[in-house]
Formats: sequence, C-alpha cells, structure tokens
Amino acid sequence: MRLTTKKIAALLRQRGYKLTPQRRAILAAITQSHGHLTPAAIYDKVKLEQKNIGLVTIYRTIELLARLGLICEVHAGGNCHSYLLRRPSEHHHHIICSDCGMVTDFTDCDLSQIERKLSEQTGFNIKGHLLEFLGHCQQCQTAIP
Amino acid sequence: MRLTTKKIAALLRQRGYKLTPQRRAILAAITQSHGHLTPAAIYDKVKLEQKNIGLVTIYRTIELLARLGLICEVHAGGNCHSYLLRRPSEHHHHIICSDCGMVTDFTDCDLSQIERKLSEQTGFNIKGHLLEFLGHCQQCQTAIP
DNA sequence: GTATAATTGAAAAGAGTTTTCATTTATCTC
DNA sequence: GAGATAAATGAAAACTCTTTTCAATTATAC
Repeated sequence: MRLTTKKIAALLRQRGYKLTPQRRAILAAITQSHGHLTPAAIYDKVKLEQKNIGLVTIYRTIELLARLGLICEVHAGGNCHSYLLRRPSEHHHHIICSDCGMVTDFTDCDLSQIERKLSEQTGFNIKGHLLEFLGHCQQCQTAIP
Repeated sequence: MRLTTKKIAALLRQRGYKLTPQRRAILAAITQSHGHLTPAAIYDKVKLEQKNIGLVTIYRTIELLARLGLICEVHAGGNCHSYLLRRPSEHHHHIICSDCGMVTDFTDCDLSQIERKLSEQTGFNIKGHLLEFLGHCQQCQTAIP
C-alpha cells in the first residue's frame, strides 16, 4: 500500500496539523514524483502552483513529514538530501539511478542475517543501518544519450 | 595492512605532492584516530600542533586524500561528513558507534549476492552501494553514563 | 643557494538550512 | 456563517558548512 496524498492529509488533520494549500501542494509534488526530490526541487515544482510559497515552508513541511515518518531521506552522495514518499514497510532499502534519480525499493534482503552475524562478531548492539545501491536503471541504460 | 602516516607520506611524495607540516599533522590526526572525524574535528585536533592552520587547509587536504583513495567518507546521518583512514580492501563497510564514533569494518558480507539478485529483478546496472550499520559498541554498552 | 611550482592562510563568496517575527489563515466553537 | 485562537506562513536575517580568490610563503629539484 502506497501512501496517497489523501491518506497523508487525513493523518495530518488527525494529528492536529492544519492542511494548508502549501502543504497540499508539497504533498502532491512528493506523491507525484517517481524519484527522490531535494528541498530545492520540491520548491521549484510547488512554485508552479503556489507562486508565493517560500523555501522555508518546504523545509518546515519536510521536517514535519519526516517527523511523522511519512517520507524517507535518501543519501544520494555528496551533500544532497533528497526525500521520498515513505515506502510500504519499515525495513526497506533503495536503489537509485544516478542518471534519472528514479528510486526503486527492495525489502527482501538478508541484511538481518548479516546484522546478527556482525553483532556476534563485534559485540555491537546494532540499532539501524543505511543501505543504498547506486547504478543505472534499465531505461537509462537503453536510452540514447 | 593498515595505512600508516609514513606510507601515506611516501605515496604523496611519489605522486608529486609536497609533504608540508600541515599535511603531516592532518595525516597524524587521522591515523591516530580510532573513529571518524569531521573536518571541524580534524581542525580542532590539528590546531593543537599547528596553531595557525586554516580550516581551508583541512578541506583541501581531505579532498586530496579522498582523491587519492586514502580516506573514506562516512555518512553518520544528517549533514555530517566524516572521514576515516582507508581500510584494507576496496569492498568493505562500516559499523559506527553512535556514542563514541568508533568505526569497525567488515568485509565478509553477502552484498554481492544481493546485488546480483537485485540486478536481475530490477534491471538496474548496479555500480556501487552504501552500507553502514549504526549502533552501540561493546565498550559504550557497558560504560556507566 | 636559487628557481619554481605547489601550498598556505585570510577574507570573501557561495551554498544550504534554520531562526526570528509580524502577518495571515485553517479550524474550532458558537 | 462570524469570531476566537493557535498554528502556519513568508521575508529577512542569521547561521553553518564549504569553496573560491589571491597574495605571500615554502618544499622540493636542480
């Protein structure tokens, strides 16, 4: 089940947050996107509808959505922080296309086994992990540049 | 084989880079560290010896060392870029202690299998990956806070 | 020792993000 | 619907982190 704008909007209201046109527009931009978006990219998209929106509002909304667990942060390398709509389950990872930015999820991996093994070997109490694959998606591989 | 200051220094010279006292101090700071260091942390450490060193030099030296493949970037989350001495092999990953910043390596994982599987499933031509575990190291688990 | 090109530090510039504050506005209550 | 109220907004400034510029310095080769 992929989260829709409607469901997120309902959740916001339910938690006592106001559903402003700005937030609607930001949500729409994120849900309609097939890839990950930097704050600046969200800003550009949203500005088409909400001409007077400030970049600050983007940051504040991102912060809110992340706090509510509705979006994920993606580390595409370098300084870039991008954001995605939250995917189905808690434990999932991303494959990011370096060309078009498309993000595909995967959940069925043996990471928990690796985690257990590492925990035994190192004595670490492992709390979380960050796993991302980078490459070129099928479309970008066949595309003529 | 862990890279030592001496070996790195030799490599720099060999490649035509000058071995300045500033670079020596930065190298010493990184090699002596058991954890990862942000540019600011390196700056603070190095300043004890080289009082007049500029933060710029830290950034430039980090850039150089990273370009030569002598240090690794660690993504500890958020905006923090930290750097480590390069570890043994090309393919390795990090376990980072959220408390003390200690970084342990591991190389024996099944990621290549996952990669192959994902490649088949998604059509992605996977070029690289980012895998880091976060947790509490044995020492910090037993330490009285 | 001298020449030379690389390296340095200071200052300024530049990104990206956060804070502050007066104004506006979505929602609740009547 | 209209009014009350607390949350949300936009503009500007502030702030952090990083990079660029440039004149002065310095490690290295000869």
